[in-house]
Amino acid sequence: MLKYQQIANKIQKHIYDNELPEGTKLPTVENLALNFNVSKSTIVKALDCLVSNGVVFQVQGSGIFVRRRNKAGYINLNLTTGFTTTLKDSKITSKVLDFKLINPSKDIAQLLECSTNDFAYFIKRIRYIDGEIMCLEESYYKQSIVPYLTKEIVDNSIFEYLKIALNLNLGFSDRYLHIDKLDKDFANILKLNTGDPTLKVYEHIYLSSGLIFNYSILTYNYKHAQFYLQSGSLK
Amino acid sequence: MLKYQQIANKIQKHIYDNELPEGTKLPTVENLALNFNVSKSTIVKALDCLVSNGVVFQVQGSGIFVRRRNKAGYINLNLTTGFTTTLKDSKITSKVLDFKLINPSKDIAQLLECSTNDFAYFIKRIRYIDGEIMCLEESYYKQSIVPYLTKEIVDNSIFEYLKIALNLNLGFSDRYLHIDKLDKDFANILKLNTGDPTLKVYEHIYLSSGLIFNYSILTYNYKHAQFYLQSGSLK
DNA sequence: CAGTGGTCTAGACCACGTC
DNA sequence: ACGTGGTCTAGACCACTGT
Repeated sequence: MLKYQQIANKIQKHIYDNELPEGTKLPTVENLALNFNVSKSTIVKALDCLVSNGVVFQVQGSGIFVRRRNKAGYINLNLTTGFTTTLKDSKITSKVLDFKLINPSKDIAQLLECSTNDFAYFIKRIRYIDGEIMCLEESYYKQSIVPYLTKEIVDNSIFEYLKIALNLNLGFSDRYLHIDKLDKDFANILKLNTGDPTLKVYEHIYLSSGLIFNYSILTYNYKHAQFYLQSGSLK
Repeated sequence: MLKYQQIANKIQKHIYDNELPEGTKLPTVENLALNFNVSKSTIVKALDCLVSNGVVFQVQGSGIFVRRRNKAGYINLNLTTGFTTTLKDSKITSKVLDFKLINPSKDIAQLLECSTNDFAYFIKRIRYIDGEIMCLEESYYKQSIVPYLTKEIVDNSIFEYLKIALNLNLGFSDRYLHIDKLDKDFANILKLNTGDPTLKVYEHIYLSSGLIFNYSILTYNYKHAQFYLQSGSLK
């Protein structure tokens, strides 16, 4: 693994393992560079990761400080990681409702930037957070990129499978959020009432090569889905 | 202004002014460094900004490419700017409903990390997007940080005022999102019906020094508020 | 004025893609 | 094999904080 990622992980682990409170001052950049035996720039890059992940904040001329820890039970909407370890306070599980290989509809084909003659895996599953219904996920994977997929792979981590078995890396994502009322079918699945509020997230996920490989529609249960969103450096 | 910010702005302006389509290849890092007459590292930093703003994506060994432009009318939930110019496709206006200096309630005092004997400005206003009701904003500003505030300053940009008049810089933010049903009072203000869906955003904004200075509750009109969220480098 | 974070440079070397 | 983006270094200098 890269040096700056290793260092970012170690610093984060140190903060969380020791439960350092908000505002705790960390060693100076210079000292971190000495401690980890790397150049100043490598420390700066590691800290950039931690800043954009909301773990610390930096004050020029003053120091590096621990930022507030987020409330447990909230879903992180920031996906801009830059380093691997993400502590999970909540357990996510899922139940597959449908799994098939299809020809995409005209709309889906356009979103997946392919033809209606191409194939795509369609997966519909309920996702649970700490045992409670979090959302319904309807997901399309382009078969030209993910040639072989099973219910079992879906049940574990699709993204791990991509990385390890297919040697493909995630790149970036676009997400669109709408607030809406649930119709009867969705309400039934989420065990809510028709007309109840929901958040719909339309998610486009791209490989690091820039090719889109997944389009998903997430319909959240408003009683069990709450979110947080952090930003570093607003400038 | 900093070199890397200037360069990021110029590249972004070039892309948007010329309406370069998705996938357009930009010059290599080496050539950009030659063109702008700066070192490679400065270009890399400028590109980091553009990547985290969703303007371009980079493919190792291949090149730098323009990313899809976002749908107009959507509200950007990414606040992780890093550079100044943000093109606005939509016009935001507002109407102040209430403006006063108060002693914060126990809850608000705790959120603002101050005492109930301290003072805070309370501002309640409707925000419009392209003339339509976007949300109700209820905002608290700590007087110890913002000693003097008027309706006029609020009507323009509070953040510009902070920066120019008070020489204070924004630092970072925490936001919590809940989906909920509107109660009667909020429904009236937003010209919706009781029980209609809404997104509530609880926003904590900090100065670059790490002090909190603002807490806001945003109640969105589901008919006129849609959002997007981009991420660069998922890794 | 000392301490500390932020910017910028020039250059070496590595990792991935393309041909 | 070559082109291109990514990492890492050592060091100079700048900008802000706090004493």
